[in-house]
Amino acid sequence: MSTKDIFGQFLKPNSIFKNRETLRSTYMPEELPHREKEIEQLASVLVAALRGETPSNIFIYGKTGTGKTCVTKFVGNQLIKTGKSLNKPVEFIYINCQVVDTQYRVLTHITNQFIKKWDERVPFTGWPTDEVYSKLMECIDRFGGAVTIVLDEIDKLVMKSGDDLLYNLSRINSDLKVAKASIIGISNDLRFTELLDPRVKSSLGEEEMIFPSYNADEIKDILEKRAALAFKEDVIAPGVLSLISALAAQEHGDARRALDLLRVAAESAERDGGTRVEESHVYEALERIESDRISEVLRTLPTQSKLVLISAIKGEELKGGSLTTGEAYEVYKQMCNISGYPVLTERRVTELISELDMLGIIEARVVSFGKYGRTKEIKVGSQRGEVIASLSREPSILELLDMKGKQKKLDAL
DNA sequence: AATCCACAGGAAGCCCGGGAAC
DNA sequence: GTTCCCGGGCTTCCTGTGGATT
Repeated sequence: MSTKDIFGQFLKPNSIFKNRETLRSTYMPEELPHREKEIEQLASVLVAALRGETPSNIFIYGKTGTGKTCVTKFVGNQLIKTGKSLNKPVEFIYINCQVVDTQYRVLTHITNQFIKKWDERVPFTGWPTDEVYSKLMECIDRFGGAVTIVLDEIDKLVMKSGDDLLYNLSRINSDLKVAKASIIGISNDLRFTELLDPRVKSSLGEEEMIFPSYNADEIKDILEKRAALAFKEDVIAPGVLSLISALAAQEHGDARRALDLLRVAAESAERDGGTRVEESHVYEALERIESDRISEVLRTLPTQSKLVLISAIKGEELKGGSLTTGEAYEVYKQMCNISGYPVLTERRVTELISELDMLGIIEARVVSFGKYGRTKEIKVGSQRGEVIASLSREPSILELLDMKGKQKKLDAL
C-alpha cells in the first residue's frame, strides 16, 4: 500500500452518526420515556434516605430490556445529586451479581467502595467471610449516612450460592449503630423468591415493583428520541424504526435489543458507504448480532466445553438427528481419547451440556422415553453453521471436527 | 397400578491455586 | 514457614422421576 491515508478514508466520509454513544446500553439519557411512574415510585421509597430514615427494601422484577437497571441507576444518580446539594450523606452502590457472583465477592466489593476513601482495601481472597462482614459494618457506620445497595441480576447469585448473602444483608440494619442501609434486588425471574428463606423473602420484599414490557409503540417512541440524538437529519429511512420496534416487541419488548439493532444496522449502513439506514440493514444487523454473540461466547469457552460441543455436532452428524446425553457422552469419550484430553465424568459433562444450553449454543431439553428412560435431547440449534464456522478458526479444533479417518471408532456406536 | 429405564441434578467433599495472618 | 481462608473445577454418591411397557 502506498502512502494513502488509511484511517482518513474511514474518518472522513459521510458519517451518519451525530453521537454514536447515545445508542449504547451504557448511555444514560436525560429522560426515560414510559417509565415516569416507576421512577416516581422508586424515588418515593428512596427519599427516606434524604430524611435520615431507613428506606424500605425493594424487589424489582421485569424482563430484560424493560428498563429496570436504567431506572434504578437513574434514580440513584438523582439521589446522590440531591444528597450533595442538601449536604446529606447518602451512598448508592450498584452491583451486577452476574459479574460479582459470590457472597464473599459482593461483600468485599461493597466494603471496598467505602474503604477506598481511606486508602485501604479488602483482598479479593484470604479473609474469612464474617470478617469482611464486620469490616463492612464498621465502614458503613464510619460513613454514617444512608446506604442503598443495588443487587442486579440477584437471581443469578441466589441460584449459584444460595441466600446466605441476602440473609446477612437483611439483618444489616440491626448490626449498624448509626448508619442506615437498604437493599434493592433486581431480577428478571419472578419465581426466584421461591428459593429464598421466608424470613429473607419478607424482609427484602417490603416493596415490590414490576416493570411491564414495552409495547411496539413505546419502543418506537424510545427509538425516535434516541435516534434524534444519535443521527444526523434524515438518515433513517421511513419504516426502519417501525420494523425494529416490531421485531423487538416480538421478543417481549426488549428496548436494549431494539437499540442494539438500530446501532448495528446504522454501522453496517455506514460501512456500505451509504447515507441512509434502510430496512435491509436491519435484517443484516439481526444476523450480525447473533453471530457476534456466538463467536464471542465460543472464544471464551473452556476447552472441555468445546470438546462437549464438538461431540454434540459430530454426534448429530453421525446419527443424523438429535442425541441423548448418553450418546453425546460416548462420542465425547472417543473425542478425548483421540485428542489426548482427559475424560471427565458423565455427571460433569451433563453439567457442561446444561451450560451450553443456557448460553444458547445448543438446545437441550429433558425428554422421557417412558420405559426407555429419561434423558436430554440435545440439538445444535439453528446456529449450527455459525457455531462450526466460529470453531473452525482454531486449528486444533478444526482437526477434531475433521476427525481424520477416525469415524471408524465412532461408527461402532 | 406397578415397574423400570436412563438419565437429571442435588449434596458433599477433594484438590488446587490464590491469598492473609501469625 | 505453617495454618487459616475462598473459589473453581471436578468426582463420588446419591435420590428423584415421566411415562411406555408390563
